[in-house]
Amino acid sequence: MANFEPDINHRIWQIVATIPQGKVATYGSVAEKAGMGRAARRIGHALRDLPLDTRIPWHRVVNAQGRIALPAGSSRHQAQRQRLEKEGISFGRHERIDLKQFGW
DNA sequence: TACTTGACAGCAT
DNA sequence: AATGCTGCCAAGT
Repeated sequence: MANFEPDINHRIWQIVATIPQGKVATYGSVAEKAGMGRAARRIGHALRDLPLDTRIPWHRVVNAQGRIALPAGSSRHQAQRQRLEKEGISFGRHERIDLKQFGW
């Protein structure tokens, strides 16, 4: 059968929704938990497809280097950073989050 | 239809 | 530490 993405997106969103407040997960770990192996790239697409008013905590997903993947300066980037800091997550040198401390 | 790009990651050099 | 290559998958050109 043909893989319909809406199902995949749902699976991904469900995983993202389980990330505890004050913690962050990486694209790779979300992909793995979703049973998608190394398809980290697919995660980005799923998050991109989220509606603006979603309650899914998409901001808790960062790249493997602990940095926000969105283009610096974009409104989404700023929104993500603001929400993370509001949850107690701090950014260190070079806008990086310490995954040893805040990683899920 | 083929090639490129993109909210990425892991390994080799 | 920095680059390059490969895996993965959808969407744009």
